[in-house]
Amino acid sequence: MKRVKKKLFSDFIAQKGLKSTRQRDTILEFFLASDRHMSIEELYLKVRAKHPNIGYATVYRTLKLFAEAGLAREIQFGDGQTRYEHVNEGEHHDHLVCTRCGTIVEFENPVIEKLQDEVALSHGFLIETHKMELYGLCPKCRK
Amino acid sequence: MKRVKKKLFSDFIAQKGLKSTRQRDTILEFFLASDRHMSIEELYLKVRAKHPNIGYATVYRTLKLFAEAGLAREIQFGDGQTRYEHVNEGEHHDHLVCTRCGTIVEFENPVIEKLQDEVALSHGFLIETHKMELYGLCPKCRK
DNA sequence: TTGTTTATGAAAATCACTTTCACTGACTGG
DNA sequence: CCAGTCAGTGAAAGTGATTTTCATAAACAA
Repeated sequence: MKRVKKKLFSDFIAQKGLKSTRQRDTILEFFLASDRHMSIEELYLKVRAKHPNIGYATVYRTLKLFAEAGLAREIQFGDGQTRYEHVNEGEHHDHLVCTRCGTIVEFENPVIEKLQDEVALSHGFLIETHKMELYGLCPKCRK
Repeated sequence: MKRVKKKLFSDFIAQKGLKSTRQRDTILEFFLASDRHMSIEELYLKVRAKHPNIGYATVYRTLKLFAEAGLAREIQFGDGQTRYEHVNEGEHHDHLVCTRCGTIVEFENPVIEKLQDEVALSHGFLIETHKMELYGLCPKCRK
């Protein structure tokens, strides 16, 4: 899986006429090894722990690049932090977010997706993407 | 409808021991007369056109108050602007957002809501709220 | 290896709020 | 009705999270 993503990124870099740099490789490494929902800050801190010379701006710019390359996606959970999640070929999922502890659980539901398409169509919209988040208490926090 | 909302707000004000001011009345007036999805900036500009002496901070604080009073709700469409929409008694709806022109259409779908609850339950979550936005092209922009 | 062009890091600038603070203006008790 | 009290207001300063700038460094082509 990591191999595939790395290939995807180096192809993107090449095809765009960009340069392959040590920093980008490092950041990709850390991104691939990370949780599925990292804020820029979180990834930056992880990277900096091993590579104190890599700056925040570079992490920020590189994450944007990952999104452009199609191996990451920006998400907002309304807490004022932009997060990036991993994108896997043809996969889409939504989120359950615990309002107390911040735990994020992913889920997929084809039936809902289908209904979404129907709703959109009935309003004449052609859907490109969607976002669905359910906020509440996770099992632990319910106690 | 406006009468009801105004009553709601004045009751809230009274019950909280807050004060009724000319500014709050003015801002409520403009909010009630507005589109259903206004950013603070947009409402501020509309208000300022008629009342140049009302400041941004007051609009900002008053909108928060409307949310607390239950007649407005904060929404985020990921464009970095906080918007406020009107809240009507017992109503919940989701949004279709045009990625080209920004048009926002509201919709309700009880079947999806039910499925959301089921999904949440199957993960042990107790849902408080949810957010669902479908992004794509509106009928006009499809042409 | 050099030249050209993109990338990087540190710092400054933005953006969209949020808070502060000195001054106003609502309401309350007389 | 009138002063005192305390919440409300506006302008400006402060915040937090990016986002951009700019001088320097590092790729990669020739």
